[in-house]
Amino acid sequence: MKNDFLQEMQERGFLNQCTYLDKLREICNKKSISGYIGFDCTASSLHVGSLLQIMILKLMQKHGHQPIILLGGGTTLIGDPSGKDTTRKILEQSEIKNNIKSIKKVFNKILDTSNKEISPVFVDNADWLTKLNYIQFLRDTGSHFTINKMLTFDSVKLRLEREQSLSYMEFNYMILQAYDFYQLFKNNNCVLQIGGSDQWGNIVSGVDLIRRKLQKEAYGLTSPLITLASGAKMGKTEKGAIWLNEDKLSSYEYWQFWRNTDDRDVKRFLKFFTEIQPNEIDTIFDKEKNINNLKILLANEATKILHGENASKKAEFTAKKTFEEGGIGSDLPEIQIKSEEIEKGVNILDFIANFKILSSKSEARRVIANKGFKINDTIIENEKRVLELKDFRNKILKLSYGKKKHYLIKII
RNA sequence: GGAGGGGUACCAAAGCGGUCAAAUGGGGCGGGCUGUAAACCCGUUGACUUCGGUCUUCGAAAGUUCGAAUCUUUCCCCCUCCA
Repeated sequence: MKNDFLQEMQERGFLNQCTYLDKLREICNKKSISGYIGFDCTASSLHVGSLLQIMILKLMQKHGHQPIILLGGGTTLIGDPSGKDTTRKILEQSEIKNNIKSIKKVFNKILDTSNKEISPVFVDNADWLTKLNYIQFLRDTGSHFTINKMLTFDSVKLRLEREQSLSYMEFNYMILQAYDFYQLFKNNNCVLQIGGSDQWGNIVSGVDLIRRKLQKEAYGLTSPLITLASGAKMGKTEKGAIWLNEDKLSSYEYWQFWRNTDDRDVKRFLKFFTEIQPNEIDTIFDKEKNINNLKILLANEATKILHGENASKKAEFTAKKTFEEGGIGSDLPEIQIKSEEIEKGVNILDFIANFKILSSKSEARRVIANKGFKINDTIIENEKRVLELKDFRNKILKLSYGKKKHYLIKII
């Protein structure tokens, strides 16, 4: 039963552009296909900016297709100029290797790994790209590309128009990505490449290359670039990206991210980032008039997909305790401190800086002056405030920074 | 290779010998309002401080000067035009 994968793509708003949509639909409905998405390995974790792509892979599985995850160990050595104003920093090979290892974890959490037919396949393009022979490659592959055409791609055009330099190295990126697709088509029988809308040019180049070299048809598809209602790009609030790896962002904080979604984004995000059926989402929207309940639903469902049902429940419970009852939830970030320390008396500025709640004492001073810190819901008026034993109840103290960030300070 | 323009804090952009830790805008952060939303309003936005100050920052290095983001020299990088 290969029910309509592309149909649901469309209903969820995942579909931006597609080559030969009808033909692809026909194939998808006839048999199980393999499709790939490439991910960049510049950091040790992906962030929510990549989540939409992962959800697409998950959707493929739902409809019986097999996702291939290309971790761009090779292309990360070069750096994709698409959507970038400036050349990004170039990483060392060892660093990239570590990143790949770390990033993989998230896919194994989100995607279905139990069913052999559709369980995700990981590939690393360093395996073939780093072995290429330059002259051979120019003859076999480079000859299929014209500079004339390459100059018309947005990734290149924009850089040139903005008078920002584009190195020859980066200029080659699209050729390498096209070559990746060709490799996967040939060796993994992968007929589809998916990517963000900024990848369109690179994807089409791959489709072209496959046609030229093999006289076979491959397909490309892009998802829309998600911008928030506020106009910002998804995935990075200025202070810290929303990481998917739990060691970089706890499940509770992840839940909070979704809970704080802009009203105007809630419906789209339910379709993007939860597994609730699209028509059901419409129904829920008609019924539930309290937008905050919908945000909770979004947070629960999204957190469940990444961190599991338990983590999601725990986060919801903590949020309820903390925000609705003004109490303390167990899932709040916890900071442990020795009782000897407290007996000596710990200056609040030192504490804030030492435990990295803020990056410097000056900043802590400023926030305290602006009434931004509270101990057990009482504003800290003086920066000379000292943490003492009597501040703790049952060895626990609640330190609040702003209205939303709360920490449990625990005596051990 | 030749001629010209430029590199300032998270970003954009002023400053062009002292009054400059550096105008202004955006962004960030905190507060108020509210719904853990948006909009709006207020404050804040290098570090350390015994709150008197002290230290480090305007591409890099060296120099002139009582004193430099501002002047000089060398170097690095970017852009435009010409070849």
